[in-house]
Amino acid sequence: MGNSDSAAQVQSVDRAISVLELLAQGEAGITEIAGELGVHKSTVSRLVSVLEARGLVEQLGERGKYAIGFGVVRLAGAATGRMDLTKLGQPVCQTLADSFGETVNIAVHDAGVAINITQARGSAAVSAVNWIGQRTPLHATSSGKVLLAYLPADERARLVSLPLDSYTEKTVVDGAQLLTELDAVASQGFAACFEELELGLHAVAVPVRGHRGEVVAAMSASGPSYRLSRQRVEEIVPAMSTAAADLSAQLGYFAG
Amino acid sequence: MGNSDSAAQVQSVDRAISVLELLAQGEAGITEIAGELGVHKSTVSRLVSVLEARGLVEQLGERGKYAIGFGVVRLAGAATGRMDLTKLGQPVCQTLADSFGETVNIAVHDAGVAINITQARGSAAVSAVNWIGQRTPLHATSSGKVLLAYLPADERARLVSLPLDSYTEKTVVDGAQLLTELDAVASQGFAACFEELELGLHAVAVPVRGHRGEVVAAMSASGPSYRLSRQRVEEIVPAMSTAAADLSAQLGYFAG
DNA sequence: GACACACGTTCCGAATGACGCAACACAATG
DNA sequence: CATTGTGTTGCGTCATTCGGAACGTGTGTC
Repeated sequence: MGNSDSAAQVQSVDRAISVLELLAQGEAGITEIAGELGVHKSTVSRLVSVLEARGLVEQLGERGKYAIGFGVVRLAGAATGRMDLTKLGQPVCQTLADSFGETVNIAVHDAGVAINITQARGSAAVSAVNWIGQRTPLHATSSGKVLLAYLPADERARLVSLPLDSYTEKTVVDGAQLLTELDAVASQGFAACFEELELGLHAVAVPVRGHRGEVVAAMSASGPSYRLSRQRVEEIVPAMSTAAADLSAQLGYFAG
Repeated sequence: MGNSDSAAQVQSVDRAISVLELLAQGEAGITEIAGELGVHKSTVSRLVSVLEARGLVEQLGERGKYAIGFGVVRLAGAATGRMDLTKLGQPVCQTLADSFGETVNIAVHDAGVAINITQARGSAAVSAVNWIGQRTPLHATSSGKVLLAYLPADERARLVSLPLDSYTEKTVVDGAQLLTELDAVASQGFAACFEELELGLHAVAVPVRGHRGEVVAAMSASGPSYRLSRQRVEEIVPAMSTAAADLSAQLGYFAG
């Protein structure tokens, strides 16, 4: 889908987008837009009316001159936020993956699950699974625990009070126990996960902060239990915390 | 227009915008969007198809999951570019206007004319005219001359070669004479205009630079000839140049 | 393997929503 | 005042959009 050169499937939406693109090049009036697009000015008037009602188009000082509105900037925030994190995070993850030999991911919180948005594989990675875009349970992954730990208390309590699925016999599904663990995560600055999601899988994660200091993502390293032992986890945490702090700084976070 | 609570004038466009707003909160699949909007999934599929074909929506790693695309960021650039200059420039203009007692504007170049995007009035301002959004001729205004002076030579020559309108008997309409004056503007760093647009109106402008050092706007002070004499113009240029340099720095320009 | 389920895509006919036309309202100019 | 230019609104028509259903694909279970 999205590869069609043929007529747009919804012509009026296609036209509205053409209006936006025209206005992105500079403000214009209804008659001018109509001339550029080759449609009637009453059609343009209606299209612009909807776009303006929803904030995607606005009039500047001169009446009858329309320009791109702030509503577009708000929509764009979703893409730029993702791009910054993905684009800046990828080399950081790769450096760590090359250093540890394990897989390093960045995950964000969305609607009660963790979503992996970046992945870098180390040379020793035995798993071919691509985690990008995959949703994983917050309570049973190291990334998820980091994301949970730094949520506002009421939101955290709400998510933890939902029924928690068990993936292995080591999965923590007791809410009170999990909350206690999350308090420890918040104070020690990392979360570890030993075979809670999958037998033989160990992982550790640290927080990544946005420019306002809020935790926007978790960066995790994962590998098989025989390689990523509990002791090794403790050993790699400082390097991960440093890398995450670097990434946070790149995202605009100044701890000073 | 744009104040209607009633049914949207173009329902399909309104629906497409609702899709974008939903995706701005986080990625989603077709069935999920359909459920949220209360429309059939084939309708959503078609809307998303158009949005994707035009780059406003894209699929991340997981097939069937849609998110806001980079095309929205491109559209937003038109609004953010305008906002930075306007938002940061407004207090700078107001400070100058309070200091001089005259009206201070910022204008940008668009399609052969100067457009005022910011205005601050001083206490002595006698004119109630709101210049925001107004288009003024490049060759007959101080702002316009600054904008012309710093254009690439071929673009400047092209604009100057067009027929130049005369607004008063002092308006310079001879291309060669204007080019000579523009060379002087570029070397002295400001442009003055004495009754070329309107009898009794004097103005002086200085350049504002964007982060790459290019001149992106002109900041001007204007007032009646009896108050803004030629001598006073020379006196206020240093303060204006300093303020414009401040604004340029805020826009990311480092002269070093 | 078969089957069930879930998802996104595509075809189809019905109808309604979007279209262009024309009139209207408003502003600017001479 | 008349003229010109712009954006808005009402109207009838029909082309576009809609929802239903079938289809293709992927996943999970037995």
